[in-house]
Amino acid sequence: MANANPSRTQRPSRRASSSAPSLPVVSAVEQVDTSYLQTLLGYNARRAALTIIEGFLERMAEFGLRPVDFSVMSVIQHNPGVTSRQLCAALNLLPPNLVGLIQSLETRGLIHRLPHPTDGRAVGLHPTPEGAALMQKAEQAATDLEEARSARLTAAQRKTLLELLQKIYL
Amino acid sequence: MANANPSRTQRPSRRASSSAPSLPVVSAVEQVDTSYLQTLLGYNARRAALTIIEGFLERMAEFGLRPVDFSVMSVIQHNPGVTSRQLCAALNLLPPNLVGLIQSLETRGLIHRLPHPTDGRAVGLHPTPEGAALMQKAEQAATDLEEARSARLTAAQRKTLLELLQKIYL
DNA sequence: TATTGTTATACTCTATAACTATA
DNA sequence: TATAGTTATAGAGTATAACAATA
Repeated sequence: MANANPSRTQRPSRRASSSAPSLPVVSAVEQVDTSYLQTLLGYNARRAALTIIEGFLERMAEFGLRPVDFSVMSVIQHNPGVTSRQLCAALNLLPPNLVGLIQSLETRGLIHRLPHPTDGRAVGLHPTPEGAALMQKAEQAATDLEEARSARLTAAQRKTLLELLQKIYL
Repeated sequence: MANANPSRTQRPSRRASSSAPSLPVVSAVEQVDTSYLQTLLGYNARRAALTIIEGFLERMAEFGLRPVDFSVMSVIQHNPGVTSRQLCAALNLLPPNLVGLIQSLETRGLIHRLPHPTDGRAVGLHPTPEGAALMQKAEQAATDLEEARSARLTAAQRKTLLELLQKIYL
C-alpha cells in the first residue's frame, strides 16, 4: 500500500525557465490519511478503548472510581473473599500496583480484609455494605453508559464486538 | 445481575449446637467470575488492546518504535509534509507530548523538518530515505503480526471487528 | 523451595499552564 | 485575537527487584 493521499496544496511556484517543471521540494497536506493504521487491530482497539474510557472517567467521577478501581471493586462485589493474587490474575494487574489501590478502597470503607479460611498468607477481600451499595449504583451507571456509547451499534453488532474482542485477549 | 459465582470452598466449620447452621463469616473463592465486566465494551476493548500492544512492543523493538512512534511515523510516511498539529488531531495526541517524540525521530535521522509552504508558524514533517525504508519494513512486520494475532479470527471476522471498532471512535 | 503480600523505586505515559512567533 | 509549536512540570499508570511471613 503506497501513499494513498495525492491531494496536496501546492503553491503555484512559477519557476524561472524550466521546460520540465520540477516538483516543489515542500508540500502541504490537506487531509491526513490514516487508512493504513486503520487496517491494524491494535490501533483500532486502542483508539476505541481510549474513547470509551474517556466517557467512563467522566461518568464514574461521581463514584470516585477510575477504570481499574471499578474493575477491582466489581470483581470483589461478585466474588467476596477473592484474594489479591486472584485479582491480579483475573484483571492482568501487577501485585505491587494493587497494594495502594486496595488500601485506598479499605480506607474509604468500601471493602474490608478478612483472613483467608485456609491460607494464612492470603487475605480475603469483601465488600462492605457501603461498598456493595456503591457498586450496585456504579454498575448500573456503567451499563447505562454502555448503551449510550454503543448507540451506533445494533444489539447484535454489540454482542458480536464483545465476542470478537474476547477472542483476542482470552 | 447478582453474584453468579456460588461455588466457594467452605471449611466444614462444625459449629457447636446450632439447629440452623449459620453461614461461615469468611469464605474463599475457587474460580474468579468476571462475567459482569465481560459485558462492558470498555473493559473488553482495553484488555484486547493491551494484549495486542504487548506483542507489538516485542516485535517493534527491533525497529526502536513504540506504538505511538510507529503511528506517528506511519502518518508521516503516508502524508509527507504533515504538521504536528495535524498529527495531534489525527492520532488524538497532545502537542506537548509530540515535541520530544518528533525531536527523537529527527535525531535518529528518520524524519526532517521543512518549512511549511504557506504557513510560517507551521513545520512540515517529511520522512528521510532512511525513515521511509525503516517504515516499509516496520509496516510489513506490523501487518504480519496482525495475521498472527488474529489467527483465531476468520478474515471476515477480522474485517467486522475493525469496522465495529471504528464505529466506536470515529 | 514456592507463594502471598508488601515496600521502595524507576520509568513511561498523559495532562495542564504558560510562553513565542506568526496568521 | 487566534493558532502552531514549544517549555516546564505535575500526575497517573506501569514496571522490576527485593523482602517477610506462610505453605
